[in-house]
Amino acid sequence: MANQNSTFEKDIENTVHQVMEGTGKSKTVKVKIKDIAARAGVSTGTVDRVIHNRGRVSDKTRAQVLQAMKELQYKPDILARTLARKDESLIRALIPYPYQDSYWKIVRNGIEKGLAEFSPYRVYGQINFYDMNDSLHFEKMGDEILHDPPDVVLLGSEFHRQSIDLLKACHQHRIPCIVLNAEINSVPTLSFIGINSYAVGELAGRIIRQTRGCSSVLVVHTTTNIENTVHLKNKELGIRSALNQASPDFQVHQLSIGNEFRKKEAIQFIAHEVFKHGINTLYFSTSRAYQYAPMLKKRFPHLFIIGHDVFDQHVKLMKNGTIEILIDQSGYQMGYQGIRSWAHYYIHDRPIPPTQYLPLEIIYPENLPFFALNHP
Amino acid sequence: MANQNSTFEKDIENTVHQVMEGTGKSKTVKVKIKDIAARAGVSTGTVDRVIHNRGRVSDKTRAQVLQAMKELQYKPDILARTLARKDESLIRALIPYPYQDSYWKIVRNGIEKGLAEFSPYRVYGQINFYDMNDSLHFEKMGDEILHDPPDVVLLGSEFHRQSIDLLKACHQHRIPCIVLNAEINSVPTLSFIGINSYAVGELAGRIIRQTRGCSSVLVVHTTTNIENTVHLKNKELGIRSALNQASPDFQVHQLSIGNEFRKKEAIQFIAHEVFKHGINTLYFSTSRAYQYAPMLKKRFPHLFIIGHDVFDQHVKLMKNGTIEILIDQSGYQMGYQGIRSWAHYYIHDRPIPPTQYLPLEIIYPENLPFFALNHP
DNA sequence: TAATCTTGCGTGTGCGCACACACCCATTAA
DNA sequence: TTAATGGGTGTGTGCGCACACGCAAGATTA
Repeated sequence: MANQNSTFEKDIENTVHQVMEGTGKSKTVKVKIKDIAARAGVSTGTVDRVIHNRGRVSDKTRAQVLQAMKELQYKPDILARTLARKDESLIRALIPYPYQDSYWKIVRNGIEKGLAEFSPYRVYGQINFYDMNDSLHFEKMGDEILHDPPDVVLLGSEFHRQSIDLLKACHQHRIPCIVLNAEINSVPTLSFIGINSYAVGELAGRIIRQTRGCSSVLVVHTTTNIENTVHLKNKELGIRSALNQASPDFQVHQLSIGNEFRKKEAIQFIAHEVFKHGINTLYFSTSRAYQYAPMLKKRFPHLFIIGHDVFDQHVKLMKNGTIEILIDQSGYQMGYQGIRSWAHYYIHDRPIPPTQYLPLEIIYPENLPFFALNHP
Repeated sequence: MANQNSTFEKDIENTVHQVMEGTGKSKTVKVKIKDIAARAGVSTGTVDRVIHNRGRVSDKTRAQVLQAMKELQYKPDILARTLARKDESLIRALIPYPYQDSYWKIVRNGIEKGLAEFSPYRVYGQINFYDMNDSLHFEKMGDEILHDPPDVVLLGSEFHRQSIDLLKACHQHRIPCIVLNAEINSVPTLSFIGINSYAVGELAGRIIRQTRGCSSVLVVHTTTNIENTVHLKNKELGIRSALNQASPDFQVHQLSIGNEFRKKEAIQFIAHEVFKHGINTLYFSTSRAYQYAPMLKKRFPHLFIIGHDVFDQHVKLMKNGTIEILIDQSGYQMGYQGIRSWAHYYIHDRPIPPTQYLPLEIIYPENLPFFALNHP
């Protein structure tokens, strides 16, 4: 019956112990402010002052109240607290236009979901969009936020340099910022939420290594200025590290497709590279595989294509065999978690971790249907 | 700037529309019961009667109230509602002893997390455990639950036949049941939450196909009675379907290791099969790869080992290269979602979907660290 | 016709907390 | 001495809702 591996013996004991404890119902008696007041020999108003650090309380009284709270293990009733409180918290999010990139559409859904979930808790939000092909527009929207500052900014970062500028400005104005998508370490921020882009590259590399034997890989970035899109560059570094170091059998090439090209031109560029280097594996570092994969696969049926993120177009292309593997970057989770982090801070005083890496999900046709169910 | 694929034109318009709408804050004016009462020309007590279908209200008055609610788009304040309500909801979970299987330890964590999250909402729970190697003990614990029935039962199913019996009894006693882990269709239940076991098999098959070229696979079940553990049998069927149909290059063998064997004996059995059939790929259908993988890998270094679920032991074995791939079955999510489903039904009257398939996560060393962060 | 019961509805209280206000007492300044 | 300060504390109200109670009619029975 019991696990025979003696290494886990201690583990077993612990668990059994918890089992016995856990047999009781997980419900506990409510300790109210009144109880604390009585115990400390003061009024509820004084307890309130201690809890919220407002008004003046003598050191002696404060100590008594604190002691009573500790002894009775006081846990505030969040529902009652929220019902009674009069202030509120405003979040302003700044992300690219959802229609410019399906990825950001998903992120936005996550944000909306979070806002809906926490609005009963007096956490409200407003989502602003910027043109991800126009850094000036980003700067303009940033200024707008600075002129009507919220309690926290949720920044969906794409332009590296400009994002840093905005974060600096926020820092000066004492507006806390949560950064989504692309990690920025040169400016102090409240939190970063997103994937580890270098690790994504490594993961893609691992998959290619395991599934393709030797191969020649083309990394396609769909961005005008790859040097100002650091998270994409990192993915490339990751994939290079995973493949080059593994064996000389693997070759990695790179191509950036700026916005100045039309779709047809872009495909021509890619096709040219494929032909020139004998590419047999295509990795799109952004979520835009769906724009190029169909035509390329038709022209080069042997291509093994890896894309990012699960949404309608990619689901279709995976089902019909155009795309072999998708690596989802948890965009929905990213948006949701951004709101949630702040909300929990506001509601429960829960500290926000400075870095919140999200999972990297590998999607094949077989686990696709179960995955997609997760972000409606 | 805009997506040039005309197929998505409509999509774009919609999104832009939402963008403009979304510019406003996501906060709305609160409609209270008082407002409805005033509008319908009745008292708040009557509105209450209509909302909760209690007491008596004349058809005419009821219609007026309903109309007012509709016109004002009344949304109850969940916080105030929960604060004021006097009843509560009790969940009883019945799952295997956590120390018998790390998987169930994770599931239990998810349950505990759910209970902690929803206890402010007057949803309470009690977790009971059964011996997963002793179906009589399961029956005994089932009886205990029937003698002190909760509002809902959360059943972590392992013994197929005995689970059906318990569900039938619950059905007769009008106790709703949420089934975790192994899908059971022959008895009406409130909901099933878990993975699609056949799909897991197919997924494992796909991965083997793509990563191994031709190979000889051994499916190892760690259960005494494989015929009474239908979800494991289904995994095997899935993997057979994926591999046999694909090409004659793949061979699938099977081995069940009952509890009557000691660990050393069991490893002897597996080793014998490996030797006999020239096995080069090992797939463990349960979460017990960690018990056998280390010794087997030492003896047969060429073995490609696939296991299930992420927890301490497996993390270690993946990091040191003993296990190549893990497929996580979202056990934490399963437990959490079980509590959450019922809680949301109790709190928001949200209907519970009859089938809730969970995602299948493919874990390599590269995405392992980001995954593990998700269930503390 | 009075005594009950039924139907339909209004009123009041409290859930646990935040927050505004009023108050008292000891200093200090005028 | 009085007035003005300010530190320290208690009281009251309301957040939005559920639920118990109570009250007035009409319907039914004795």
